[in-house]
Amino acid sequence: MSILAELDWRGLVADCTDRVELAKRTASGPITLYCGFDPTADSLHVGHLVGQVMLRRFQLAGHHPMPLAGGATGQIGDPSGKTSERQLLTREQITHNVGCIKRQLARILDFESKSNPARLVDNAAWTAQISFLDFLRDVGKHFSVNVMMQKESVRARMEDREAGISYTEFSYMLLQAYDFCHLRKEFNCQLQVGGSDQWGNITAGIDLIRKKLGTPAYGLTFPLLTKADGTKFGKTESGAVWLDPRKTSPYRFYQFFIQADDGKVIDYLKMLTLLSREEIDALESSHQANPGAREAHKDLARAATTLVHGESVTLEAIRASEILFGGQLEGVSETTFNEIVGEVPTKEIEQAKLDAPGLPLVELLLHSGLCPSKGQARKDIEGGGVYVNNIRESNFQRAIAANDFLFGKHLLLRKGKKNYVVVTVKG
RNA sequence: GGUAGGUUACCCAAGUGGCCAACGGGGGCAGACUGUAAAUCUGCUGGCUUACGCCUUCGAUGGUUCGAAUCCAUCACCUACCA
Repeated sequence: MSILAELDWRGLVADCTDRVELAKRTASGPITLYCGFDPTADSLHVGHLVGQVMLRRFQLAGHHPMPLAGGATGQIGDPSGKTSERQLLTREQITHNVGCIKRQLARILDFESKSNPARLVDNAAWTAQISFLDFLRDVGKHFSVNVMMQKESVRARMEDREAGISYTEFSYMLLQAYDFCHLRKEFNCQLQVGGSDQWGNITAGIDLIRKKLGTPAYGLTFPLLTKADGTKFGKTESGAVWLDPRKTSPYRFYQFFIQADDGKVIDYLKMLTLLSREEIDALESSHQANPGAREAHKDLARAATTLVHGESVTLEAIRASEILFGGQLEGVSETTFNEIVGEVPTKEIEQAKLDAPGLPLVELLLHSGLCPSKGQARKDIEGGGVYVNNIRESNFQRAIAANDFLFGKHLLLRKGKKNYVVVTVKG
């Protein structure tokens, strides 16, 4: 199966320039392609995973992938898909963020390959020192404002009189177009891939390449991941699902996929994992035959977590999940229990607080972060949503004392069906 | 610059002197049913309080009043029409 045919099957082609030519080009030999990631935060999140894995797919097919960190573009802010002007990040933040995401971009792909190693680039390298006048003369001259205003990202903001768009963000597409042009010239990079919101920026680059270099270049976009209700993928109430284990623990990351909607599991498997068509087809059948077994969910979560966090960490997350959701908590051994400590969110508490009357459960819920306020904690308890060591506790005046702790040091707090926190006694 | 209208809790949106912590919808959280899914039904959704209440909130600041989200003044921002 050709790379393009595979992408089609996976539902990863939202739009594509000159499909026929691109098919010929990819079939005739290795092509160099890039995908950009702007340092808008100190970590990438699951939404960025599609692009990263996309590069990996091309690499596995023998092509040359280049992940790009947007050290320059990140200073401007991409208006694509944004309904309002964004706050500029400080230079310190950008520098910090670029450092963080570069480490993440250095995963998943193979940088050691003899034949087609991945190469990490940063657009600050070629953009930072160019002067404003040079940029206007060399790049800006090739763009018609009339055309720029037709682009969805700009038009949407121009039509929204309340939001508007600054000159800074308006200029974003020129920078990205310049990147593509530069990479085309320096690395013979002929293809840019990105989310469907990047279409306008990508075609701007292709136009610039044609005008300045007189050579062809291609663009390919993939659909943005969505949830079943059409809202953004990877955003939970408590925030994004990050790739950085310090921001989203591997256990939570794994759980995020386990809890995916039935109707989306197969889509996610296709778009986010490197599982083969045969494997995914088999999972689709077993999922349809017996959705309650959630085989597809488990393989999805396992594959995605392994991709990001590695095999051994993933196995720990799976083990912790089995303990918490496998009904194995009755008479659990200390060794087994220790497997979930640190996997699920874990909070420490001082021994002294457990003296005498004990610590009100309400305060412990607040301390653990399970409840946002004491009043809410009380309501949750009264509503039957709180469990101490997996036993429902409906008395909101309940105090927690030292003898509530398993093995003398751990307490398992639970709110609702799937929110666990381990409280551990300190010293 | 002129005139008119607007600014309410996470979002939308009622409320135009006391019955307002503020209708309704969405979202979120919890319960029931399930499969750690979806749909559905129920409850909760400013903070503190072992509930009698107390405190903070309706763009900002002052004022009128026994009493203001509601009236007045000034300021800020937004929208529309006019210049």
